[in-house]
Amino acid sequence: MRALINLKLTMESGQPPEFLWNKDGERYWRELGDGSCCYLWQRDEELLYQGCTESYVREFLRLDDNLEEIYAVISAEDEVMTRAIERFRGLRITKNDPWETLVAFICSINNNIPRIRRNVQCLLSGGCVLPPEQLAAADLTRAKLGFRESYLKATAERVANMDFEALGKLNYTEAKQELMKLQGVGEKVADCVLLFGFGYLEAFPVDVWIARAMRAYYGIDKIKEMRRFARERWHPYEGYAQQYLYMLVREEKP
DNA sequence: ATCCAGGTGTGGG
DNA sequence: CCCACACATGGA
Repeated sequence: MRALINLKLTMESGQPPEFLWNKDGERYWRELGDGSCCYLWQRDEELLYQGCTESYVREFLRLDDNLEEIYAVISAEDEVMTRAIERFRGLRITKNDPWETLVAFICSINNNIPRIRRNVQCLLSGGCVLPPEQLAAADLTRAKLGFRESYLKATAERVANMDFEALGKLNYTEAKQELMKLQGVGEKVADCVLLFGFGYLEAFPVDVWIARAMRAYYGIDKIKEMRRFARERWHPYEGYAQQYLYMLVREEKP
């Protein structure tokens, strides 16, 4: 399959695949719910896959997003975003399972990427995150989640008793409000779940790196104003802008 | 030893 | 609304 994408950038950019997928040489892989294995790799502009359908790949990597159009919108009158796009051309936002995304980003709280991955890997069974009911009942000591364990337990309990997937039918603001009722879900985690789990491209997660970027590149230092600025400048693709900004600021460390 | 990591909950001005 | 602080864990 042919598409504008840089698979390595996409799979290793702090998105859920970084915590949920494995790498074997050039090939990325993970187990699916039915116990089968999905492989993804790229060679000479060609995107290759095995063990899963093309439509699965298209949805997971959001290949139907028109990157050129998105680039045009978010780089307009914006030198910083223009530079980020030149540097990270082909980086895409991924569409992951909402529950797995929620678990991963609760684990991400005040944590670093290598350890988030280790934490999440301890919560897997058959390659997938334990479903809410099982996670709520499981002994998580071995995962060494620290203070996040109680958040995860409470949230698993709550999600087990609600229609979690139905949040994806609400509009962005309503869905975010509902998510933030869960333990361990503040604005940042909610936005990550909405962006990477439910596919709301208007979500703009502000973590320490994005805050640093907004200060250094745009002279903004209040979090609330960062979100307002992002919406004004990059709507409806705040999520893409955020991912390119995140990669840029981590590389440049301004 | 001290600081930091894709923050949140809580308490106080 | 804003800010300070605690919160486990482990690597630098």
